[in-house]
This record gives sequence, structure tokens and C-alpha cells, in this order.
Amino acid sequence: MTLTDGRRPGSRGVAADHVSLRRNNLSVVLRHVRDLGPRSRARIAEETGLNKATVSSLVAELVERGLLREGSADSSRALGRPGLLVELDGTGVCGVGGEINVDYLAVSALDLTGAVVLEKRVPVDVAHLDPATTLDRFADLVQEAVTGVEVRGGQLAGVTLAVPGLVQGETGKLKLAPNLGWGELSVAQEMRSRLGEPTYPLHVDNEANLAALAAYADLRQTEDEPVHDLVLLTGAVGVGGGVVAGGQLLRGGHGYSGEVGHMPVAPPGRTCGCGRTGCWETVVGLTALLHKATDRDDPVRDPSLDVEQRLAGITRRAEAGEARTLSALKDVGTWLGIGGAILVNILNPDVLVLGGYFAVLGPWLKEPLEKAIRERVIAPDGGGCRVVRSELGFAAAVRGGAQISLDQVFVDPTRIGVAR
Amino acid sequence: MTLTDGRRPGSRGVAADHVSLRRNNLSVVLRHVRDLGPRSRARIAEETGLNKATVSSLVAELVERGLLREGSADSSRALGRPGLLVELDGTGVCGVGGEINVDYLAVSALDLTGAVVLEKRVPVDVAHLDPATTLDRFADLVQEAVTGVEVRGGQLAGVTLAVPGLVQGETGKLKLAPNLGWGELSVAQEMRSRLGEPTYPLHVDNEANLAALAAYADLRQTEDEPVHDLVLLTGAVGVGGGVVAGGQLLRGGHGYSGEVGHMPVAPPGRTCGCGRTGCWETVVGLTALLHKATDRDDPVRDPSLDVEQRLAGITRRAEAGEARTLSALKDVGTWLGIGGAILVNILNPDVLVLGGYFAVLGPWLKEPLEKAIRERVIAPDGGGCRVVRSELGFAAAVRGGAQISLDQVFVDPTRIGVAR
DNA sequence: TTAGTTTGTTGGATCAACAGACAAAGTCGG
DNA sequence: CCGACTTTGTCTGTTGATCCAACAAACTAA
Repeated sequence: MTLTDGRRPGSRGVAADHVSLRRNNLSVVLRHVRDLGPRSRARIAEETGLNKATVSSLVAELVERGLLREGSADSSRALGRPGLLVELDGTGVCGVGGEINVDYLAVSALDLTGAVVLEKRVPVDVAHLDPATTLDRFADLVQEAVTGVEVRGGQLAGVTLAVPGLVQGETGKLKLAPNLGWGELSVAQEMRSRLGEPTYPLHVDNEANLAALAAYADLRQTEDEPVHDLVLLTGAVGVGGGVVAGGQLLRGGHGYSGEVGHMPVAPPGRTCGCGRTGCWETVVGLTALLHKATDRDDPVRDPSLDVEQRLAGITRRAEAGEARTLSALKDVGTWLGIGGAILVNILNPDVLVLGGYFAVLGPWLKEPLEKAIRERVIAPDGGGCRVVRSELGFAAAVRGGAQISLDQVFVDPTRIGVAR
Repeated sequence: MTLTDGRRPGSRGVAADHVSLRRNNLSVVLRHVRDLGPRSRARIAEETGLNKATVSSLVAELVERGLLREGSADSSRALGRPGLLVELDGTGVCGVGGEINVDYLAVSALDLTGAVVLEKRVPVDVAHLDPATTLDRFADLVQEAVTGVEVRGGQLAGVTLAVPGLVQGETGKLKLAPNLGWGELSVAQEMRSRLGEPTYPLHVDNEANLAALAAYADLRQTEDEPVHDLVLLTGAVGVGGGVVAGGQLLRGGHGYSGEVGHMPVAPPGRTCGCGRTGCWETVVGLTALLHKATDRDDPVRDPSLDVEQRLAGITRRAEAGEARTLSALKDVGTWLGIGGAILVNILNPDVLVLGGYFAVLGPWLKEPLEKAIRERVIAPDGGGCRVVRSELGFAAAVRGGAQISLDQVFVDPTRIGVAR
């Protein structure tokens, strides 16, 4: 009922005038077409409650801004004059996402429809590189995507960069990225200067947060019923968590939410990177799986090889029914469920999304995981929570970054194109 | 930037017309006065960005509806014509909250300013009573509060009832309340029929959720900097959790969020009510403290005595420096911190609020709790999270219930009073 | 061919915010 | 005490976005 700013959390409404009203309704129409697909003006009016004449005017402006376009005639309704379908115009605007991770750099560009315009991932041993050198190479990669969008004739909605670490909410300052071996560093500022102080918005966010957002956008397209509450778990050496609650990314007071890897749920065992024992990571992280499933000199343990290849090795053994591999996977799945049940009890998500290596090995993890959750979640029927594998693989964070840049356009379409 | 409905989660905007615009700005002005205190029309205009003339018109309507009133002259500004202060009118509207708990029934009525109009708590051994009988007595109590508000000349904004159990989001159906010994039961429907199918909105919610909301409203008044992310822990026989994230109550997909009592963090020991061992409740619940601090025949263990009196006994011993009591409190405080750190790592709240018995014994719990959190939260400086005791005691949930009813008025002031 | 249905546009009405002018009510300096 | 100055709150007219009702256009069905 109230105009929300979106930038100031908790502020449920800001003063509004005719311009805000128009902006709001432009956003409503644009998101309506995104979420429910192409449809005629008359149908949009009917479904949103706006007047037919108003919808015509709004659509005209959105077309002028290059966000919508008229498509073919609507032949679905039997009687009367057929309407002209109005649909998202993918050619106009793109969002770009980037990611720095332990062993690769990546970028992705999505158009307004969510389709992948370009995507690139280069293996880089970030942990053993100077941060400045990494940022140089990362800036080159991001610039490549930006120019790629521009030569294609698209307008750039914004760039959002993912980092596997603690990112302070407002400033986008990186506080700590243990897996990269990075300390406090203003990634946003460093990248802005390397990209020549660009005019488009550039933000930095936590990798799991953006992956969760990508999963949210993905579920919006694939699921019948709307999903507004989800938890995403990214499995790597560490374990990251991203939470979408009530359709909004949960960031916490300072942006440090989603640190799930160090829940003390396991019996004392291997020492965690944080210095303690018993952390969840130590029983569900990739290292834990490899230690259980393989011997010391096994090639799949070789950190210099590509992660996806090593995982393919595990998959092959599991498919062949190798006992030790299957037992290790069942073990990890159960521990995943024990920690997952904590999250489900606290957050009651509709969906628990497995990302990173959990997604790859999902077929073997899912059953013991779901069993553990059913047993340990207090709410009836596991609180109605389903477990799904992410379809996005290791591209989740970059896609989420591109998506969050595009989201700004859906919230305020007047950011793009010329005024009337 | 978009008009939010508030009822549909995730829907970031609904179609808006002139009426919505007006409603939005009425809400903005009303909340502005609530949050920042009495001030002149000119100042409201300056601070909200609305036009002076518009603010005059909005204030006039809000006065007509009995939500605002003109107060004394503003003598704070030195120069020029002094303004007339505009302030919340407490006499017009009230919200009512009720609570069913293990050993008492309670109601509270708050006026628009948040001041307590009436409050009542009666000891009832709910667990050993037929649900129907309990609901009969509860309905009498709620009706008493409702008529209390009405004879005072106030309009009733709504009634919200707290239950210590799992409440399904939309329907307000109680799924499970183990501490009451209640199973599935539509409390909302039962109460509506007992209250004669009232016209005012009546809702049912989880007790910890409402307590968290009360703490949120309380911090809004007492803190200088706005707090939009908090976690509230209610200590009783069990442990409940309520989460406010980004200024919104976190409910989860089906309303089952906040089940923190059964996190498996403790070593195997006493069997929990849920049938497992190692649950957080078993080391921080009231029973755990009593077992550590006292012998079997100690009178403070007697469940037939009032909880507050028994806690007063513990407080006395702690103040006297009794070693066993102090040691038990330190133990509970540390365990509270171990589980609390999980919540802080996941949710990154600005404030961790201690409610229920944790608030009463807070002075002894706080130090070991904060130490454990500092040690175990990954984000620097504990993620900026402070630990505070709730000032509301066992009235938190009823106050929160009344508050959430009033919140509807702040979101849509046109619900109250006559149209222009 | 005609009646009926649906689409999308047009012109006028309505409503709320805005802008600027102005009287009212105070302070300050002489 | 008086005039210059400042600030408040109201009033009048303008702007702009949505709504409403009428209508031409386009198609189906009989």
C-alpha cells in the first residue's frame, strides 16, 4: 500500500507524487509481462486492475524506452477483435555480472528476458596471485563483457560483481575473503578506477547472495506456484548460504548474513579454516567428501585440476556403484541435512536449493538429505520445504549479478531510455 | 519506488491510482510523526519532501480521522512565526493483543502512541485444561479488553492473538503447540465464533514473532539509530525465536519460521521434548538452568509456583554470590552464545534481544553470551551485533499483538474514521 | 450480410500534488 | 514602539496521471 524506496531497509514508504505514481505503474506493467508472459493490453488491464486507456499509455512509454515491443496477434481468445501481444524487448537493455572465485574469474551478460547474451569463465589461481593482479585481469574480463553488450547495441543497466567473502552492505567494501586469502579491500572502488570511473552503476555483493537471487529468478520462470522464500547452499571448499525471504534478499544489518559454514554441529574432527573443530564445513565441504571417498594420492584430490573434471570423476564412480564413494556421499548428504534442518527450522523456506558441487552430486545427496530434514524439522511435513538442484551450476553467481542489475530496471523503468 | 501491497509477499508493487497515492502519503505523514515525534506542518513538508500545501491537506484529513491532533505551539525555532505542533492522537484508536501460554492467559490494549491502555494477565494451567475450556476463558478475557477499549470511546483497529506454537501463515491455523499439548486447531476461527463473529480484523500469530515485533517497536522509540534487523529469543521451558529482517517480520514460506529450540549443538544429554538429545533447549531452557543450579527438592523447581517468583529466587541467590547458581548461569550464558552465534552468522542482526526468562537473568547471562558470540561469529566485531535485554518482560507478545494491529492503521490510515 | 464480441484509442472528467502569492504571527534591532 | 525580517500555514490556479464512456476497428458466428 505504500511506496517503498528499496534502498533504505525498513522504510516502508516515501512521499509520492504524480511522477512516482507513473513510475510505479510502469514497473507494474513491465513486471506483469515478465512474470506472466506476453499478452494483450486489454488483458494486462484486466489482470492488473488498471484502466485500459492507462495501460495503453504505459505500454506506449515502455515501448518508446525499448523495454517492451509489440509482437504477433493474439489468437488465443476465440471471439472478437484479436489483441496485439506485448512482450519484453530483449534487444534493448542488458545487465552484467562478474565473479571472482578461488580458481576462476567469470562474467555473464543477460538481456531483459533473462537470456544469456554472453558468458565467459577463465581458470585463474586467485589464491596464489597478488590481489592487484587479479583485479587487473578481472577488470579486463568485465570490460570485455561491457563492450560486448555495447557493440551489440544494448544499453547497460549495471554491473554487479560477486566475491566469496564478507561484503559490507552499503559500501560494497570487502571485509574478509579467507578462501581468496584477501583481507579488507574496497573491491568496488578498485574496479571502478580500473574500468575508468564508469557512469553505469557498479556494485559488489556476496557470491552466495547473488547465487540465491539467480535461483530465485530461475524458479520464477520454471515453477507454477510463486516461490518467495528460499535458501541456497553453495558447496565448494567452504559452504556459503544465500537467503531470499519474502521475495527479498536477506542481507542483515551490515550485509554479513548467510555465514552458515561454521555452525558447530559436527563431532570434533578435522580442524576448520576458522581454527575450531566441529564446523559444518568440515563434514560437508568438498575436502570432507574427498577425504572420505578417496585416498591421499587419488588424482581427483589434485587441486590443480579443474573442479568440474574432478567432480566428473566422482560422478563416474558413483554411477558405477563404487561402495566407498557411495558411502561417503550418503554421509555428506546426511550431514547436509542435519545442518540444513537448522536453516529450515529458522527460515522455513519453500525451497532449499543445492548449488556448487552439491548440485553436481545432488542425485546421491538428495535422498539422505531429505530424510534428515524430515526427521529434524519441527514443522509438519518438513515445513513444506522441497529440495532442488540448481540448474545454473557454477554460473549461478554471475547470472545473479546480471539479474540484480536488471532488477533495478524492473523496479524503475524510467532509468532506461529517453524521457517522453 | 513501487506500491507494495503488504499482504502478498514478494509482490513489490500493485497498480496504483489517485486513491493509492493519497493513502500512501497519509501513511507517510502519520509514520513520520510517529517515528520522529511531534512537529509542525512546515517541518513535515521539509523532511518528507512533500509540498507544504499537501501536508496541510493530509494533516487535516488525519485529524478528521482522529489519528493526529494539533498540540501546543512550537517554540524551538527562534525566528519567524511559530508553528503548531502536530502529534499522534492517542484517544482515537486502539489495538488489542492476546496471548495463550503454558501457565497464563493475557491481554493488552495499546493506543496509537504505543501507550498501554489496559493490560491483564491471569494464571491458568492451560496444559492441564481442555482446549475448548481454555478458549472460552480466553475469549472472555479478550472481550473484556475489547469492551474496555470501546467504553473508553476508542475505535478498535484489530485484535491479534499469540500462541506458543506453529501457526500457518495465511489461515492463522494452529498446527502444533507441544507445550500446550494442543494439536491442529483453527484458533482464529474458534475465537471468532466465541467473540460473536466480530467485524474487526482478528489474527493469530506465533508468540515469538509477536514478541520480536514488540521489541522492534520498542527499539524504534528508544534507540537513536534505526534498527531494522533483530533476533528475539524467548526463554521459557522451550526456546522460541522471532526474526525481524529489513524491517519486516520474517515468517517463511508457510509461517513456520523461528524454530530455534532444536538446533543440535549440545553434547548428548537430557532427552528433549522432541525425542532427540543435544537440542539447544536442553542446555538453555529454564529446566536446564534449574537442574544445574538447584537440587531436586528445591522450591524454585516447583512448577506450581509463579514463574516470576521462582526467577526472583534465582536472582536473589545470584546477587548473594552463591557459587553454584553463578556457575549454572555462566554455563547457560555460554550455551546461549553458542546457539546465538549460529543465528547471528545466518541473519546478521543489529541486535539480539533477550526475552522471557533470559531477560530476567540477563545481567548474569550477558557476559558469557557476548564472549561466545565474539569468538564464534565470522564477521568482524560480531557482525556489529549488540545484545540487549527486553524491557517488556512477559508482556512482550501481547504488546506485539496490539502493535501489529495498530501497524495496519499506519500502513493504511483510511481504514479508520470517516471518509472526507 | 448482419449481429455480437473484443480491442485499443480518444476526449473529457476527476483528483491529488505542486507552485507561488499572501496574510498571520512571531523575533530582532534601532 | 516601529519597521525589517523570518517562518508558518492557507488559498488559488496549474499540472499531470488515472479513470470513464463512447467509438471505430477487427474478427467470429449464424
